[in-house]
Amino acid sequence: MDKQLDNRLQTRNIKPTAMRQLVLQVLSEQKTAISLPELESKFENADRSTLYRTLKTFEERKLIHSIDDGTGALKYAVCHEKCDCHPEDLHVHFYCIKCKNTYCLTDIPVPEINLPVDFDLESINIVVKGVCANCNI
Amino acid sequence: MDKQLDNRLQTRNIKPTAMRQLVLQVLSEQKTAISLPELESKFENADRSTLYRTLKTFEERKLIHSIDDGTGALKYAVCHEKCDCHPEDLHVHFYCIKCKNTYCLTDIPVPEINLPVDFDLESINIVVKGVCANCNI
DNA sequence: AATGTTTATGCAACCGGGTTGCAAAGTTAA
DNA sequence: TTAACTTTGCAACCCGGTTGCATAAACATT
Repeated sequence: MDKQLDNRLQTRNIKPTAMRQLVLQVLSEQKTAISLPELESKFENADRSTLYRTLKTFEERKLIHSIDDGTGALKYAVCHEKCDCHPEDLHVHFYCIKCKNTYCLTDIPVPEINLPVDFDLESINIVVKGVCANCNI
Repeated sequence: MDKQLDNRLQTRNIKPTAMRQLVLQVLSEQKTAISLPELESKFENADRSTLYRTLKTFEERKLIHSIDDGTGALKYAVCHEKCDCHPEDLHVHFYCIKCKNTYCLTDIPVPEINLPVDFDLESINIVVKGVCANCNI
């Protein structure tokens, strides 16, 4: 039981059940964002709806964020510690058409976008598609 | 049979069948992007797979482009006349969480994004979520 | 016009991600 | 210990997307 991960659950007001600890652990180990079906396959016998609800809870409490990379399955990745998922907190995502991985480009904040008058901004989803450095040999 | 729409099919090398003319007509009438299920409901008795394949063909030939706005259903909108769907041609999209419409903000080009070294860019999907001017009374 | 070839359409069936209702198990508070 | 609430597991479902296959339509060639 990783004390640090447990803390992250606590500070986000999520009761640290065994299941949730495991899920957070798996999520933390990923270098790229992961989908519900992928998460499912990391466990021998975990129930899909439980994992589903766990992800939803995590997302609601802003422990993780979701990325719609256009593959048909939502991807999830852990937020940075102080993230509130406000526009200033958001970053660009990159989907590699070769290895099919979705990266959080945490160093690249979403650019400012000037909406037409009377349009209110709430969030921005940016997915850049192309070939990642690993596949670009 | 609108001569202009017919021309747009021709110049994109799409044989102007009755079905395709109708679909293009409907698409052209929309002020916001439309999904396959929505398109389906605009016809009394059209086959889903035919509409599906029509959209695919249109998209392939760059007569229309698709937007993944995160609602679970791809949305489609007609491209501007000279569009090649290259990054320079792309614009920002806006999804209104109130009226659930997806707008093409054709006046707002996608901003330039500096990827990490060795990352190759192919396309960019930007969806801004918020409240649109119509809903913002 | 008759033939063969290609293309488009319609139908049915399927797939996969997401989602929900409900009952059982577990946790917490009184 | 009991009652109230939360989490989990199971089953079932929904819906958008997709495909195989047979028919129909369009096109080209003789």
